[in-house]
Amino acid sequence: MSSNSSRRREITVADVAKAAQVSKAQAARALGNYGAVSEDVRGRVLAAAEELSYRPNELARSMNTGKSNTIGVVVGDIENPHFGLATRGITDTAKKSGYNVILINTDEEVSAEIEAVRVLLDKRVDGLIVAPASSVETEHLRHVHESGRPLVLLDRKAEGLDVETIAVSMAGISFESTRYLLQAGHRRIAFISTLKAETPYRTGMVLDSSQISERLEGMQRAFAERGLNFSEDQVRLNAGDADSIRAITRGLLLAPEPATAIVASDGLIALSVVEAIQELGLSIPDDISFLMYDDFSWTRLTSPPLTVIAQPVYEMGVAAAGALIRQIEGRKPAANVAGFSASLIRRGSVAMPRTATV
Amino acid sequence: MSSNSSRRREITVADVAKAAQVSKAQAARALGNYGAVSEDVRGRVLAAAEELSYRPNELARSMNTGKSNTIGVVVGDIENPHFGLATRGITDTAKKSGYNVILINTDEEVSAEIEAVRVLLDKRVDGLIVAPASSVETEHLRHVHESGRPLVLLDRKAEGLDVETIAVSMAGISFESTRYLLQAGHRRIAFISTLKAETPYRTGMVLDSSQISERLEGMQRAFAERGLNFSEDQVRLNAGDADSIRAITRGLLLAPEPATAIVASDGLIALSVVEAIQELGLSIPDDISFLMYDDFSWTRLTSPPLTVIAQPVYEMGVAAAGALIRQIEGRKPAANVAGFSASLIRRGSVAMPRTATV
DNA sequence: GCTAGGATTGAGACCGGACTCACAAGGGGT
DNA sequence: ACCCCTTGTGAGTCCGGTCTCAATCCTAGC
Repeated sequence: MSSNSSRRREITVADVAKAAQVSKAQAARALGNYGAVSEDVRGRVLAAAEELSYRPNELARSMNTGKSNTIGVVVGDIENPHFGLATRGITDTAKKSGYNVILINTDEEVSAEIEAVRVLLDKRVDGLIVAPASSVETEHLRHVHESGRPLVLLDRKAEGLDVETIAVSMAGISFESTRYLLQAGHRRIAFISTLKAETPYRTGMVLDSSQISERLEGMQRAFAERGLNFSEDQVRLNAGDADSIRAITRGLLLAPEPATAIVASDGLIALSVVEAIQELGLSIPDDISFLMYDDFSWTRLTSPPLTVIAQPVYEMGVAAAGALIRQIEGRKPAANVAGFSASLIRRGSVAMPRTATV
Repeated sequence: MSSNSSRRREITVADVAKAAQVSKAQAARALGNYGAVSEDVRGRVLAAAEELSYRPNELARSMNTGKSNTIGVVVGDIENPHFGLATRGITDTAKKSGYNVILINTDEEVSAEIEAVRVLLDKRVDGLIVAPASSVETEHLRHVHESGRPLVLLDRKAEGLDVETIAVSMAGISFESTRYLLQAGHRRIAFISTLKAETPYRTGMVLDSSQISERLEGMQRAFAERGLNFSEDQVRLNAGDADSIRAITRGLLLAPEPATAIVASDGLIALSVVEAIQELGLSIPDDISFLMYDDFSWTRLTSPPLTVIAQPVYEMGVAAAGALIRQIEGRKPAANVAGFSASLIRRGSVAMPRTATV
């Protein structure tokens, strides 16, 4: 019977209509479940559809409903567990509301991000979630927003862009954790980030990432609170790949006045930093204290377990998708999203420096 | 000038044509870069398009070219770094050839997988990459294949389905690593897997995952080689979440005759197993030897670093996408894909058991 | 028995591009 | 000067659905 299904041209409403001996319009109504259709016709159409194993062409449907039930997600790197987890939160939420997700990686390149946004817009996604590679170059995002396409930012703010943004406010937690390190007696506290920059860090420098700016601001505030000088040369940017991170770590630890504590800006950096420390034969926390952003499971397995700044990454993904879908469906922007906050989880990787000056 | 762009209805070729004072057909030719168009017309059209900031509607384009330049990827869980990395390989490769990726998570549920495949087919993706939740329930995959849509399987084979499959052959490496454990003197070697099963494992049982079947087969072969009995009760399935993994681990180690070595079937399991071992106050490898599948960076950071079975996950993602795109574009199926193979990386987590019987 | 009004139904427009076809204009060959 | 062929161009169809609109049924109300 149904052996001659598939193969070559796909089955369309017209085929089903013919088989059920009704007009295309009626078949479409029965299949699409709209308009008025008699029981008799509905039955014949559905039977014919079943028999021919008809499947609607979502492309065609999207085309004249103007809805694709697809959202675009643009992140820096899914390989990074931070984004992996956030993406999971997004896809879970999207699926619940009947949306699919097109995922694009940018490798934190603004040019790739611009291209990604363009492609997604061309595909007529219903909305976009973007973790902006830059908080400064945001023309393309402004363009999306102004064109009326729903847009939600994740993780980082975009300068002067009035767009719903799901991110942890970093200044506070950075202040708190720096204060914690200072209290333990640390003075040379290094901060390592992937952020690309042409020149070494200097206070007041405009950074591409609102996250990093806030973190550094928090650190500076903590130093200031104690009347201490924050040394800019302990801030190391451009920690792009494992090799450069290793080099940076070695530089920090083999200097005449070595850092006594290192703060890793994300899980990928942390991995390489800890590895480099081990290679140097140094011990955490006896020789060097260590603190990192993001609480991944493996941080509990090292000896000692690592002190981390935990962010509700999954929940943020959920919130981002929720906010976006709300915008898409034109509902009001959720009463109170109650900003997300990070927390310092003290495990064993921070101790007093050898040359304590408490 | 261009202030009245966007807002409401999108700009179409017709609009551009009108602005450039040419026919829709000519405008389409100029924009689509096909057919014959005079320099004069081309210039006017492109200028008008620029002015109106025209963007083609990919949906419409896909509709009558029959190509969406999109591939569907169906995996068990992106949050699992194994899939995260594979996905990265897929998206990187897809992007290079101009394809986008729609990602769907199944949580290893066959029903979700069936639904995912249906949705992607409805969206008329150009091809599918699926990491099948089950090697047995594969009707939906057979259906995809028979309908002529390009399909590539990742990680796991599908029983009796003649579809290009990118996976590591597990029997060999499992045999090798089990032999390694046996040589070290282990006899009670536990194997923990996420795989769902109604009943406890028994030899010969039909398993849902070709990967796990092969691994167990390899283990049994190694035991047989020495004339030893492989005890089925050391195989623990249903290690779905952290709690059950912890329970399983405790059960294994607190038994009257505790396991002397544990093999974790993936990185997520490994995390919880190691944690449970630490909780019990036991030490690796003095009290219990440990071996795991997948070589993640963090496995080098524990003390001791963990012995792992490394799989070229990223490369497999690249290969899967490459194979799929080759199929889509109707080129021949790549000379020799030379099966991928895993390798045992001996670090420090395997030692002789306390009660060595070498 | 006749008719108003809601339920059904079919024809065809439309979404936004790609592409076919018929035709006009310009150039080269002889 | 005439014919053939190569561009260049516009009208219109098609892809596979959704949706409008007018025509046709059917049945209750009088």
